[in-house]
Amino acid sequence: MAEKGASGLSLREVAREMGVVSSALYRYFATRDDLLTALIVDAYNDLGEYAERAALRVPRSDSRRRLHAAAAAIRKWAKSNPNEYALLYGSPVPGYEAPQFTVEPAARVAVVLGSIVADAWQQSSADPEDDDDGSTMKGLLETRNLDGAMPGVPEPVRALSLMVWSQIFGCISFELFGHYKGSVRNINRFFTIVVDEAANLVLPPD
Amino acid sequence: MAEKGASGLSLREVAREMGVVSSALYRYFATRDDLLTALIVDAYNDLGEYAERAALRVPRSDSRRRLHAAAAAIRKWAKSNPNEYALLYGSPVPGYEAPQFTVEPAARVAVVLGSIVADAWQQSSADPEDDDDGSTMKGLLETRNLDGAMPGVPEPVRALSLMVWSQIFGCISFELFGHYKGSVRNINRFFTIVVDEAANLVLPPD
DNA sequence: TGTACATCAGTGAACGCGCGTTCACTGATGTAC
DNA sequence: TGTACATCAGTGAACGCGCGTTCACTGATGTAC
Repeated sequence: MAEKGASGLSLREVAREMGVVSSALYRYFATRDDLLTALIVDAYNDLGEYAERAALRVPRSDSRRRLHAAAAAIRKWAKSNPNEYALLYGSPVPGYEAPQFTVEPAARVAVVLGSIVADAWQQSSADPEDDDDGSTMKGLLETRNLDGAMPGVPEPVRALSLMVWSQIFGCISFELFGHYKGSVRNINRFFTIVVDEAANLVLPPD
Repeated sequence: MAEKGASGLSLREVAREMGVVSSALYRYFATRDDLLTALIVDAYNDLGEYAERAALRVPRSDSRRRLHAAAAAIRKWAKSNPNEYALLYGSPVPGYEAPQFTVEPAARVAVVLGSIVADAWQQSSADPEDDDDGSTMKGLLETRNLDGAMPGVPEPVRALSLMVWSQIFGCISFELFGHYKGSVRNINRFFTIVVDEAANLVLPPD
């Protein structure tokens, strides 16, 4: 049962892409929303795994290059799976609310970025609590989440990681959804600079 | 003819919200896409004006507070008009391609941010060309656009303005589309910090 | 001041379409004896 | 080795619904004489 390749967010279109009649899907999914959930979980995992692999290809010591590799991989995935990307990061589907168990696969790609940042701070002698605004970052986050993924990483750094995460995805969304059209000429370099500034924000000074 | 308040991106729903039968809209719009275009232009102008007003309420000399005011206004508008926001900044509507003349209203809100940044540099004695990576920002942008809106502002600053623009909207989109759920606890403060970091990036040092 | 006519905003029925969902079915594959 | 039956993936027709769009129409408002 290959869910791959489908993406029209209409049950009938998914069936069509799988070369199957629409009612056949009801053997596997009770309802359209269940199908949607499966597609979403699948896409999150696909993206997450893709980013993980990209990060692993760069030595752990070079955090900045790792961050660039992961970000570039996310962007590449987004551009080759624009429908999936829009499903995950575009407008929410009107009637649909994602069930709780989609949270973990959704976090996967954020965890990749977070781990890179966490690694960097662990290797560094700098103390993130000393940061300019380290003190203002208390109580900013939910305590439970990301805690398992970034153990022992102080809250300011985790908060900054979330900012980097949304910066990268904000940039990719704007590119994919056409908002840079007419203003940015060299998007590749633009994106690289965005990631680099993000890295400046979030990596420890050396 | 009040277009206000409508937003279901279905012609029939727009008609319904206006208390009118669906075919009545064909007296004003030849096609559904024309209606969509009108709604989009309207929403862009509404948001743009709202941000402009917010910026004007803060003295021009205090660029950082101005940036915060504009960003907060954008976020507030987004939260009180979530459907309009998704229409403008969410997934593109499948069959629809926005006509050329939507570009100007679309740019309006970016111009607000850009002008604040431009003002700041004009008042400062610092030279943006001296910046760390000022040299790497050549040829990054389209030359025509934003030029009228930010006259005499060097390219590195204009490029940074675009990054701030997409950072702010990236953060708002993540909030509205539910991606911070379970990780960010105090979104108001989180957003403020994001804007402040963006300001650090884009405003001249004093 | 009153009648005749044009304008024009909005109505309501109808169309063909794609959607999600149901249901009785077909036909291939696997298991029991 | 061969027949009988259960399992189960997928079919195809049908449903009610909301959509975009059309078309002939109604009825109020404004203008001409």
